[in-house]
Amino acid sequence: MNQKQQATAKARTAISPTREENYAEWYQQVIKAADLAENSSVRGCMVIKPWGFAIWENIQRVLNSKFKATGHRNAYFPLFIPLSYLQAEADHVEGFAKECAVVTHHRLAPGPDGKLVPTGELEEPLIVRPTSETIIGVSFAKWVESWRDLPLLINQWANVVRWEMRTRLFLRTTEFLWQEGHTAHATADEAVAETMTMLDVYADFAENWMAMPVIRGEKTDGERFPGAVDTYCIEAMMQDRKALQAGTSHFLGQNFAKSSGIQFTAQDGVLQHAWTTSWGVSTRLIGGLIMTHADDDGLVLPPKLAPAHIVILPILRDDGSKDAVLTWCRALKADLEKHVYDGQCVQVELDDRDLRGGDKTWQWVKRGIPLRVEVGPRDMEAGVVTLFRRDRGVKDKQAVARDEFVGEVVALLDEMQAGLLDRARAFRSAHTRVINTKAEFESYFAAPAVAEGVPTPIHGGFAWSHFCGDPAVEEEIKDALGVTVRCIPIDDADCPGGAGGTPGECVWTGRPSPRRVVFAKAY
RNA sequence: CGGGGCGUAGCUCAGUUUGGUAGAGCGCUUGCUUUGGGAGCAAGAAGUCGUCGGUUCAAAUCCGGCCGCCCCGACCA
Repeated sequence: MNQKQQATAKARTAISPTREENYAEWYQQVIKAADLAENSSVRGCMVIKPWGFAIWENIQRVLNSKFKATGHRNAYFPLFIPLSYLQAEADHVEGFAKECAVVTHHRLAPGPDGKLVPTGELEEPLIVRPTSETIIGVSFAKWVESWRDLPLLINQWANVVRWEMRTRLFLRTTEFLWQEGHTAHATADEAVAETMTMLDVYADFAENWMAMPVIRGEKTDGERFPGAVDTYCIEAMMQDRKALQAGTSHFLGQNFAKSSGIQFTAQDGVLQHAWTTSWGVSTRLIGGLIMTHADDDGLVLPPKLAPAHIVILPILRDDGSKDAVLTWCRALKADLEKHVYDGQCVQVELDDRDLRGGDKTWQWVKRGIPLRVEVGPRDMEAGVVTLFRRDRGVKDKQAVARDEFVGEVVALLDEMQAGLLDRARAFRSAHTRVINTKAEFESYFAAPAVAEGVPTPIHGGFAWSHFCGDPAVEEEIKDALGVTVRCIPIDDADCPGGAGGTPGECVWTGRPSPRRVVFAKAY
């Protein structure tokens, strides 16, 4: 390899284009290279491939245990919702009517040209659930009679369909997987407390499992869930500095209880409506995971959610050492798997496929596995493994004594997990600003001018600014800059200087504002 | 639903203007060489050119209908 080739090789990234060159395309390429998912032949719907689905299974496993630990139980409700159910809650209809898949027939029959055509029209159309408040409400109405039946704490893991105009793998697909919690309570206070508890569960999960720092906050009137009294959310910053709503928790007041007839007799004998909540996260989290940690060489997985923590890559040569190396690697795998990490055995892949070493290495790099260890005859003789960490350079290796590696593997995974969160936090603070003037606000968010066809460079970030709360003003800002209020933060620890909670003047209108909110461009 | 574009091998695309019997690169299979690393050489498999119809001796190419997808806008976990 001559010098020129070396220079090229050094500059080469596994993912092309890079984040800097074209962020949106980079995102697609990471998913492809990591073998997470692909577009299906069905418009807007994705196929989640085994590596991607294994991440989802880990998300499910952790969240499910958190839901159980907070007193919730799983149940399952129908995919189809009679049209009249959706209609019961006025705001809810308005919010979802435009994106519903509707089932109008229940049979197929050959048409005049031999092609199958729908027949057997339904008396009442069914919609494919875009969310299940209404259908679950009907069950809740039957289940709840007395104050003794409350609180009713239910979660469902399901798929839902929202007929979106434009879709992107994981971030917005027509069909997606999620969990939706639905609870009913005797008092407003209790329902509000539930709403906040689950918001905290999400925030804890995002930060301590996904290593994705989030801002907990309340949505403005304009961004509230259709039918909710208050919508709370967690908002994360992606590497293009845009915000991703990663989870929501809604206090629904008595709106759905009234439309579904969820009533109970209180201790004082008075019949009243229950107070309900709903909360959910979806496969969108995987999009967030990608855009928080992945780099120009592909996916980077936080160890706690990685389908496998370590891959062992045996260096198999035709000099008679092959069997000995494989045996040594199998023993190493077995010893590593004796350790427990985050409540599970350490997950180890031994990749003995008959592939070129470089191919294998790069496949695992792109898939984001936290640790790679190479074991060749020389390592084996010296009793070491050659260790590579995904949070460091691809070529950045160190020789570690085998037993030392086995003994410290859990600590190493913990260190990487913590390191990813720190890195993401540092990124977010580097692109977060307190902004007090309209001029600065505009220049912060203005997209740099570029030639036609060239992707807009990464710009902007999070702005902590005062806002008067007028939905018309929020709309005006959105039209002018493509920026929205991501949330009204609950705590101000993440506000530069910490002074988010003091009153001031709206950055756009100068009108009085009770506190700062977080503005950003959003997914 | 408005405005643009595209359907040719598993993938990315050339070929269409000027009809003449199907191409490239990557990937895949096999062999040899190489290899503590996404290598080289050689051979091979693989496409009724989206679909239906028309014009023609002859259609991927020209004409018409239909279907599907992508991009830009409004909508969005």
